[in-house]
Amino acid sequence: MIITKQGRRMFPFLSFNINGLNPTAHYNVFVEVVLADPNHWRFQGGKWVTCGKADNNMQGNKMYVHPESPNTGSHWMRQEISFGKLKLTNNKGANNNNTQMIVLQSLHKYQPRLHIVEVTEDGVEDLNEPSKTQTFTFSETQFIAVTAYQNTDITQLKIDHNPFAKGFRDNYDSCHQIVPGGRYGVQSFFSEPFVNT
Amino acid sequence: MIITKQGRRMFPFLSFNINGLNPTAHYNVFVEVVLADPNHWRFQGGKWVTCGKADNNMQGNKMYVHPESPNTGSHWMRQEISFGKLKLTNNKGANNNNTQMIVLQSLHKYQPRLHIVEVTEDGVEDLNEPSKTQTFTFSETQFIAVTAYQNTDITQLKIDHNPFAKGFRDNYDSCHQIVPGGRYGVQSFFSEPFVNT
DNA sequence: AGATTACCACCTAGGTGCAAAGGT
DNA sequence: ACCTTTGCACCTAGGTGGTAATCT
Repeated sequence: MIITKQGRRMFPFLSFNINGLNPTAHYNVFVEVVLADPNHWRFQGGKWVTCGKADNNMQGNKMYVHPESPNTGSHWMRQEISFGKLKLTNNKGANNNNTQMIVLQSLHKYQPRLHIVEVTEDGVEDLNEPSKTQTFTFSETQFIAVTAYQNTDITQLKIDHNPFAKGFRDNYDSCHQIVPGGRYGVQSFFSEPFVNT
Repeated sequence: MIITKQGRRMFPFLSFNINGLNPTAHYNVFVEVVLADPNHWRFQGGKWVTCGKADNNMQGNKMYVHPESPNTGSHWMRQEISFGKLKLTNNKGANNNNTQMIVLQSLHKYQPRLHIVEVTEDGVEDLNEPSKTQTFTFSETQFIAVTAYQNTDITQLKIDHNPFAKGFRDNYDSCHQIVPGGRYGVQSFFSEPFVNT
């Protein structure tokens, strides 16, 4: 995924189907992005190879709360939950301007995680009930953050499927696929086909 | 103001400065649009004249809750509260599609009102405390709803100040003014100069 | 006849990858 | 050398009033 100073949307974006919640209970739903491994990566000879250790003490926001939070279980289960406006940045000074962006470091591999937290009716987490938090991880959504594309296959994937990149297409192929996964009553989708990194 | 089937934004849009709230209490802030008088209006001989009685039993949503609701007093007082995305429609069947539009009837005169309702922490109104609702009315924000412009002065005002109508301008004049009013610690603004109807 | 609708050219607003320029 | 930033042409998405067709 591309990261920029001003923030860049993830594409394909994360999308989830949720069920098994209490329809009348309230939940916050958010995505967190954590380091997927302890390595620094580089693209060499047409492949991603590890290259030293990751900077693990990077500071910066790693959470993106779904804009419909807080909401009822019924709401979250009604239809697929998409994170199409989630933005990634390498600007540690971001998030001063009210916009909630996830701060990452280039050439590191990341793992998005979905968190579903039951909250009280006022949208506040009950700290006495840690069991009310559920976290879901789908390894097929891992990616390496970059400031410029390295792997031309990834570039072509974006051009082929991101509507905002239509200007770079040779032949437009309207085929859409989804990459399903899931357990615990949650299904994960990328909005478009995606091969990690 | 123009009303359409799909919904049309108000322009100039309503904007308010609020103070005197409890910074830590929670409030819903919303605009309601009510009939300003009991008349049906028509534009004749370059002037608006009354023409029969208003349809007072019109059904349809008249509320637009500010998208940042519910929120704290501190939040509402921090900066001007704008209703730039509020949409007006004549389609009674609207609001089935999740979008919250205000349903009006053409050739009737309307009065927007600002409501500030203190709510419990979970965003629910306390029905045992009716005194926790405050309503503010500013007569300078009255307007007549139309499906096509009648008064060319109004048309020119929109063209001159609405950025989306720039294509119809002869000379662009970047002058901006505000129409202040207010009492009870609330100030009302139109985003642009505006003369009723 | 007068009011409403549908369609249009023309804008604002902002999301793309690219290529050149700038950093380290 | 390699990574990052900037400016750009090209898109999507959607808000304007004008105009002609349509409705009542």
